[in-house]
Amino acid sequence: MPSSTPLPEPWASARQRLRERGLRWTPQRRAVVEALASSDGHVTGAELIERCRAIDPATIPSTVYRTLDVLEELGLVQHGHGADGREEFHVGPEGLHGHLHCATCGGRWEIRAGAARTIVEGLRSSDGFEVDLSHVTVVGRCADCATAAAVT
Amino acid sequence: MPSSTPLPEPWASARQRLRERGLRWTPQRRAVVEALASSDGHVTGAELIERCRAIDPATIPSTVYRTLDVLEELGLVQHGHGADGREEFHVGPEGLHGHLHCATCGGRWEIRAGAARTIVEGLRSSDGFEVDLSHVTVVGRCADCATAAAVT
DNA sequence: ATTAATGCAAACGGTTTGCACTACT
DNA sequence: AGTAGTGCAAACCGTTTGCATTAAT
Repeated sequence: MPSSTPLPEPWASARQRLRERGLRWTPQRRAVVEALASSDGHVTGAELIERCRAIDPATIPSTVYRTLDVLEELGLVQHGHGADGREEFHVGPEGLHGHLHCATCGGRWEIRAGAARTIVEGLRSSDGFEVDLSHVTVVGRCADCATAAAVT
Repeated sequence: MPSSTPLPEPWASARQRLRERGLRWTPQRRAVVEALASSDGHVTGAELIERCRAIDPATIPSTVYRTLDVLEELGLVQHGHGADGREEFHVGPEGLHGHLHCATCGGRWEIRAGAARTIVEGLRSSDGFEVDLSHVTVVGRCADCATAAAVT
């Protein structure tokens, strides 16, 4: 049963990348990779465990975390921290982005390229600080919630 | 023994502010307030417990956290989350600032008003997002570490 | 046959909670 | 006296670790 839905890059090559390093391709790792592939750009560790359990109810947390470590070494994910303080994994090459987190509705969005550039360049020029975008989470109120609050 | 070192505002009025709300001034709360007063603008919960223990070795964590909750209600501190995901408390009126965190040397700085304004206004105009500065922690490399890395 | 990876269970660190007791007012 | 606050201990949650066992190569 060679994959019902072929995974998009970079996940399709995950197996190969692991093998090249003498690492192994296991059903558990496949589950993690599938779960990551179906995520929209960021997941917390706990969320990912959930998703893996949907694929294989017997999923063990430590296996997931260990797999994430490996995938991070391969550059397939990068970890950071969300507004609530939990570990958060950013996926894929486009995973290099910050997040907006609405404290009111809990919604989350990626910081768009334009705004991201403003932040990066602003801090570079004012402090010489080189921002690591994947670790940026900005908390506040989204447009909808801000408007709603203003009306109140 | 009326205070060897009178606390600076807003801490000096903490006792009074508590009383106005029918809350009580206890030795434990005094310790927390003293510890906060001697901090430079931000501390994690765990750090604060440490500092309180320096004042009173018998300090209990839950008391510290409960006191922080109360102080937050009074507006004397606000909590957020640092780069490592731990709770972080920002103190005082000028506590309303974001942080820069250097992943290489571990150094931490406040985001200066100018850069802060850039971030706030950038996200407001691009997404209508109202940033809560006290929750912003930007991770990356400070000027020194960035230069050192470039030389390498 | 090797040895990477898993499952399990226990530990961890920071934070939170329930409850009887203490002490501020 | 009345009730806010404390101390303690146990629980919590996400994450990490040690170790014997399993399974990919």
